[in-house]
Amino acid sequence: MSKNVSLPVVRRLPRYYRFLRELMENGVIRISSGDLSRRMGLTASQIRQDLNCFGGFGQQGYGYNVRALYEEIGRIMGLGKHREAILVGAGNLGRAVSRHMDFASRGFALTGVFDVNPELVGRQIGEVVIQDIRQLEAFCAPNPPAVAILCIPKEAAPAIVKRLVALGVRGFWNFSHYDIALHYPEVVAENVHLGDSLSTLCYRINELEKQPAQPEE
Amino acid sequence: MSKNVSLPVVRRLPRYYRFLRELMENGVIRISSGDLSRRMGLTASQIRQDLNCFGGFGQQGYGYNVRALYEEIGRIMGLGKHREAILVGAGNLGRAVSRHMDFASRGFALTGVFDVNPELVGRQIGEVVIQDIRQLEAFCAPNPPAVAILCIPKEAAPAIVKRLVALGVRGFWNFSHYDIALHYPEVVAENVHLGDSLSTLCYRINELEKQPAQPEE
DNA sequence: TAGATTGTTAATCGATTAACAATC
DNA sequence: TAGATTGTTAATCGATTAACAATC
Repeated sequence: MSKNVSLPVVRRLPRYYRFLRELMENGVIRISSGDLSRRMGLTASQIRQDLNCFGGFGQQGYGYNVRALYEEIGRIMGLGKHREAILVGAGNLGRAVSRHMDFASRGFALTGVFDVNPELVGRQIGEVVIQDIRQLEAFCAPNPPAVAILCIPKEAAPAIVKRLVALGVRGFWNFSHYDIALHYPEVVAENVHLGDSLSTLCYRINELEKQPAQPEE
Repeated sequence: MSKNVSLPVVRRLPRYYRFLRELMENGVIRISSGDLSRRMGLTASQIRQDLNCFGGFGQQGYGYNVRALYEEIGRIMGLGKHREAILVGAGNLGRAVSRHMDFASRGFALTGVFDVNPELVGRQIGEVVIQDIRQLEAFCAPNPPAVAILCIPKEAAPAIVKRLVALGVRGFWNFSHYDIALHYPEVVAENVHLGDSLSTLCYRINELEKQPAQPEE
C-alpha cells in the first residue's frame, strides 16, 4: 500500500494519533477532515492527502470513524510490535528518558541498559539492571535489539555506533551530537538534538523581540 | 539584513555551528562550501544559499574563514545574550534536561525552577532552588523570563501556559504534548516531543525491515 | 433524493539544486 | 594572470493547497 511515504507525512502521524486519541477519549465517534483540520491547525486537504498515502479510511458524506482511524494509524506506525530497545548511556538524560518514556505504547520494550561508569553498573532503571558497556556484545549478539537509544557524549558515539551496527542494530534514537546518518546511510536514525532545539528557540525569540510587539490580530 | 528567514534554514544553523566549531578545534582556518557540503552531507548550493540569507560571509576564490563564520552564526542565533529561562516541572525529565543542558552557551541562564510536588520544593538543581508553583507570579512578575521550559504533563499545561503568557513570557521550550502554538499564535514554541520522535522511529524501523535487506551500495 | 465529505487530480507555492557571471 | 569559489539568478523538484467529480 504505502510506497515510500515522505518523511514530512510520517512525522505528522504521531500528532494525528494524539489528537484522535483525545477525541476518542472525549467520546467523539466520527470526524470530518474539515473539523479535524480546524482543531489541529492544518488544512483539510493536507489531512486527506496524508491519510490517503496509506489507504482510504474515510467515507464520503460521513468523514472518518475516530476509533477506526486511531487504530489504523497505530497499525501503520507499528506501535503494537514491542521490538527490543537498549539504552546506552545511563547518565541524567538516559535515566530520565527511559523512566519518563512509555516504551510499550510506542512499539518498544527496554531490555538492556549499558554504561561505562562503574558506579552506575548494577543499579536499576525500572525493571532493568545497568550493565557494564563491556557486556554489550555478550548481551546483544544472541538477540540483537532493533534499536539503541544513545545518551552518550559525542566523543564516545563513533565507537559505540560501530559496535552496535556490527551487532546488527539498524535503528538509533540518537540524543548525541554524532551524525549517524552521515556515516551509516543504511541505518535509521531519529535525532533528538536538544542543544540545537534550544539554539533555535534562542534565534526565534530574538526575531520575535525585534518585532515591535505585534498588535493583537 | 535578515528579512524573515525560513524555518528550515534557521533549523540548520545550529548544525552549521557545530560543524564549524569542530573544524575550528581541529585547527582548520578556511573552508569552501564544497568541502563543507561533503562533510555535512548537504549540497554546496544549499550552504551558500543558507548563509546568504544573513549576509555575504565568504570570499570568492577563498571560501569562508572558519572562525569568523562560526562567530557570525553564533551572533545570528543570539547565543551571546543570556536571557533568563525558568523550568516548570522538576520531575525526572525536567531535572535531567536542566542538569544536562549548557544553557550559557545557548543564549540562556536558568534562573528559576518550579514544581507542584511539595517533596521537590526546596531541593536544588545546580545553583537553583526548586520553588512551589504558587510562587510563579511573585517570582516572574517583577522580571519576566524570556522563556519557560515546560516539563509538565499535558493536563497541567493549559493553565500553566496561560499564567506564563499573562506574565509576559513569549518563548516556550515545550516538552509537553500541549499544543501551545495552536492556542497562542503570538508566542514562539519549540517543541521536543519525545513520544512523537520515538513513534516516528518505530515507523521507520518497520519500513526498513520490510525492505529485503538492501545490498551494500 | 439532497447534502456532506471523501479521494484524487491539477494548480500553487516554497525550498532545493544547478548554473554562471563576478571577483578574489 | 589563471584557478578557485563565491553570491545570485534561473530551473527543478517536492510538498501543500485548491478544486471537483465520485459517492455515501
